[in-house]
Amino acid sequence: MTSQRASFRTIRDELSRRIAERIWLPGTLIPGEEALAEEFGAARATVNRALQELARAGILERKRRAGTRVALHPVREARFVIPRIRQEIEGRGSEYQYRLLSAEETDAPEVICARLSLLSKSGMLHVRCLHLADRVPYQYEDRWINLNTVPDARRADFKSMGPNEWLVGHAPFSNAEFTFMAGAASADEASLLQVREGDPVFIGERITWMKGQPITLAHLVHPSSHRMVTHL
Amino acid sequence: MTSQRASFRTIRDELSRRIAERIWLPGTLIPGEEALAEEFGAARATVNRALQELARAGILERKRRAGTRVALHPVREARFVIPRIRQEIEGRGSEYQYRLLSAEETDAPEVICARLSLLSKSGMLHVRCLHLADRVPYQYEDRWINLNTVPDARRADFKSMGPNEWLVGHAPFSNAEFTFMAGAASADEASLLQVREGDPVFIGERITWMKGQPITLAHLVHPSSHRMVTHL
DNA sequence: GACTTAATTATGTATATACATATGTGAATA
DNA sequence: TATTCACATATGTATATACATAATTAAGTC
Repeated sequence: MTSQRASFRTIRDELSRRIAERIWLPGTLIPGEEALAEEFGAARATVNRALQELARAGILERKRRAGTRVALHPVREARFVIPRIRQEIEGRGSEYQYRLLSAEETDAPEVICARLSLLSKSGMLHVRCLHLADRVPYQYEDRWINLNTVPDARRADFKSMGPNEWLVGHAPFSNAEFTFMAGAASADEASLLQVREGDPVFIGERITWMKGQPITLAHLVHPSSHRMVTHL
Repeated sequence: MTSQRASFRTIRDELSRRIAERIWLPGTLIPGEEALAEEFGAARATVNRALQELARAGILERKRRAGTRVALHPVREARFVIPRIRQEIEGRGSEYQYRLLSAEETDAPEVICARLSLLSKSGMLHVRCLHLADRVPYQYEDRWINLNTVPDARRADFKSMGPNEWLVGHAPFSNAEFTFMAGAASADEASLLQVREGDPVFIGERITWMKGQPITLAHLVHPSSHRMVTHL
């Protein structure tokens, strides 16, 4: 009998503890909301909130009429912040520099169209640029922007501001896909990132949509010293 | 005046729409809970729930007395499922195979101790194994397990079951750190993963703790064809 | 027995109300 | 002017109550 003062936090943490310490094993049907409410001396709504949070975190599974049980295969998931390059670099205490390499309206190659499920290959803006931390190459960005969705990008000035920074302010997205992989530096990438051709690089690829319409595809290449870290 | 039936979902989605469509620009102070409650014909508690969800998603910032405003720098974050190798491979429709390479109780090298903030280098179990998808090498795992925290691991049989699978069932963790990076395959890794030495590899590193006590450090190496994908 | 229907039950959501808490604002004070 | 303090106010949380909804169980029907 816990005689804590009622709070969805204390309840959540206590239940969480019972699961972590295997007092309630995976698969166990735990007491109903009413029962827990009585145990903790709280209202059912308060217990409900605690349980919903744990369910959302994936450590409980709830079903009407069937009750709440400890997740058998806790689909643990971790979060990572979607990096915005300037903040990422400045957050590490480095000075951020930016260099535009090229920006031209041109037809997109087949691969890019396929990746974005585009029917027409025209009306695409191809931007290449380099992001540096304390004057050292940090990320090479190769980006395609769909001018049919974001026509304003034609008039954007990418000389002083990176395309991501511009897009954040002008074209919000509703959906995104992130891919991370390892690759070997091409000759171009190698010279820009000051590594040797064939050296391993860390690649992030990002596609964003607004209501089903593809906005942009970004190919982001880091030297292999780069680390993506996240906590749970 | 929206004449929807009250529901925290409809309210949440409508507010979300107003922000996505830039009716409320970043930084805008949006109406208070009372006002929104009246607009939607709902109770304040219902509006509160909608607002809290949006705040949690990072698109609103709320402060007592100061009100709620559209986040200026929406700290968007994406989630990725913490992969469990067997499920990951079987989920792709491939057959999973497992091969234990070595398992021995030995002193941990300096690097490992430092990474885990360990004072004593003794009482560590070093396990090396290979995970395959359809008989093709998929991931090489090099893991250190802290026997001081998980003494049962001494009696675990890693011949038929991977250490991660065993740990999931025997040693829950409260905290974890994930690192992703690119690297070049060492001679060992290359021969095990059937790539050439120096070829790029995708590396995941995972450290887990239970209440501050380090449990395990896993070094997970994939051939460069590997992709880590996540959606938002 | 197979199928349909109704009752039961645990969770899901909405609401009014009350009080807690953080934090701007402005008044009172030094 | 600067500092302190009390007050106002928007959000945060808890509660009782009511009803909705999904899913299981039991009862009824052919």
